[in-house]
Amino acid sequence: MAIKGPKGTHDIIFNDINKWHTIESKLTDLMEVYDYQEIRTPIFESTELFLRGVGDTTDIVDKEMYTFQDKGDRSITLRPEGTASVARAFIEHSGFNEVLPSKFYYIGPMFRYSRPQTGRFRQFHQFGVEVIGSINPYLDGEVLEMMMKIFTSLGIKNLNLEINSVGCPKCRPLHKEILKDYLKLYFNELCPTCQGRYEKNPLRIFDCKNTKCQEIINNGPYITDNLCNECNEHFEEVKKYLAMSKVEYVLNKKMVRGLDYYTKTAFEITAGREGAQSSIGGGGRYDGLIEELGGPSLPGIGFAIGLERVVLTMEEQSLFDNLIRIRKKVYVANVSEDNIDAAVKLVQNLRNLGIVAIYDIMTRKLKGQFKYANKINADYVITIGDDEVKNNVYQLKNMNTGEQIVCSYDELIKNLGGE
RNA sequence: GUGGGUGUAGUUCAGUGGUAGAGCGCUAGUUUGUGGUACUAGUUGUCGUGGGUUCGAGUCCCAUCAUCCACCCCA
Repeated sequence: MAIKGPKGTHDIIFNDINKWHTIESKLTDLMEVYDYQEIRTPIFESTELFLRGVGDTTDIVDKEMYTFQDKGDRSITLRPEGTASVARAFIEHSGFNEVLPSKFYYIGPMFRYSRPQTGRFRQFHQFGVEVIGSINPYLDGEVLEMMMKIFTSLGIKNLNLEINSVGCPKCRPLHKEILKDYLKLYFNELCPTCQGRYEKNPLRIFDCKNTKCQEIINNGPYITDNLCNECNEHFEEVKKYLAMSKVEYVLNKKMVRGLDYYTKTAFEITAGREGAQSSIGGGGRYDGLIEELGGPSLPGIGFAIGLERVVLTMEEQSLFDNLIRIRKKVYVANVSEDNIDAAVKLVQNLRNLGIVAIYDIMTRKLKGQFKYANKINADYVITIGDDEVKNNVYQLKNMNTGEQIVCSYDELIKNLGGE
C-alpha cells in the first residue's frame, strides 16, 4: 500500500498551484502599497508561547494543538496561528526600539488538530497582518479596509464584514459580572456547554447555537452597552473611518471571538458560502498581548485570512476561469530527430531573451508534438525541419488563430515580443 | 471529541452471491512536415485492509483503517 499524506493535509499540485500563485502575488503587491514588511517566523515554537499568548481557555489551546517533546525534552508546538509568533519575534528582536508602528505581514502554514471537513485542514495556510505600536482607531479602520480590499481585488463577491467591540481589561470584567448576574436567573435553562462557560468565559455563550441559550442571551446585556468611555470613543472613531472609506459592515453585538487576547475592535468576514466554514478571515485588536508576552506595554492589531477558504470561495464564484497568462509560451517542434539540435539551440536563444520556450523531450513525431503543444496551451509553435535549417528561416504558427508564417530570425523574435 | 455517508482503473462512477466494467483523462495510431473535432487500439485493479458466512464474496456479516459531510470550534 502506497503511503498517503497524513490526515488533514493536502498537496497543492498541478494546475492548482497557479491559483495559489495568483492569490499570493496579489497579496504581496497590495502589501507593498500599504508599506507592510513580510515576516517569517518558525512554524514551531515553545508550547508556552501559545499557552500564554493565545490563552488556555481557548479551544485552540485546549484541544487543537500539535504538541510534542523534542529530543532535548522541550515542549514544542506547531503554530496554530500567527499572531503569537509575530509578537514573540517583535519582542525578541526589540522591535520597540525601532520606528513604530511595526507593520508586518506573513503567509504560511498553520496547524490545528481538528477533524477535517470542507474548507478545514490540519495543516492549512493563512495570510495575516500585524501592526504593533499604535492605538489610533484609524489604524483599525485602515486594517479593515485593507482586508476588504484584498478580497475585492481578488474579485470575491457577497462579502459580509461583521464588527464589534469586546472591551478592554477595564470594562470587560465589569461587564462579565453584569452578564453573570443576569444569567444566574436562567442558569438551569442553559445547555450543559454554556453552564460550563458561565464561570470560565460567559461571553462565549453568545456563540451558542442552542435556541434556548440564544433566547436567554438575546435579552441579556451586551458588551457594547457596558463599554468604558475609552473603548466607546475608540469604537465610534473606527466606525467613522469605515463610513468615510465606504467600507460596508454589519454591527454584530453578539460577536465574541475565540481567542483570549482580543480587546476593543474585533471582526470577522464571510463570503456567501452557505453555513459551514463560511468565515474566510477575522481579527481584532490585542492591546495587552505584547506586555503579556514579556514586552513593553504596546497595543497591536491584526487579522488572518484562511487561504484554503479563499481558494474554495474563488472556485465557487468561478474567479479562476479568466486568469490571463501574461507570458507567452513557445513550443519549438522538430520535424525529425536530425533537427533536434537546431531546435535546442533556438530554445536556448529564446530563453536567453526571457521568452518561455520548450522543445520535445519525448521523441514524439511532429503531429504528436503539435498535440502536446496544444495541451500545454502553447501560444506559438515554431517548426524546425531540414528546409528551415538550410534556408535559415522559421515556420511560426500562432496556435490561437491557426495562422502560420515563414520568417527570419529577427522577424521571429519581433513576433514573439523579444527585443 | 460527537453524529452520518462513502471506499472498485490516473479520475468520476456502474456492477442482482457465479469470468472485472463504462465515461473522462493519459499514451500511441488513422501512410506525405502541423494541434483542437472524429475514429481505432492500449491504459498497470492485491475491488481500502483483516477476519467471518458460503461450493463460490466486489456483492452478505463483523472489525479496522482511510476519506468525505455535518456538529463543536475556527481560517
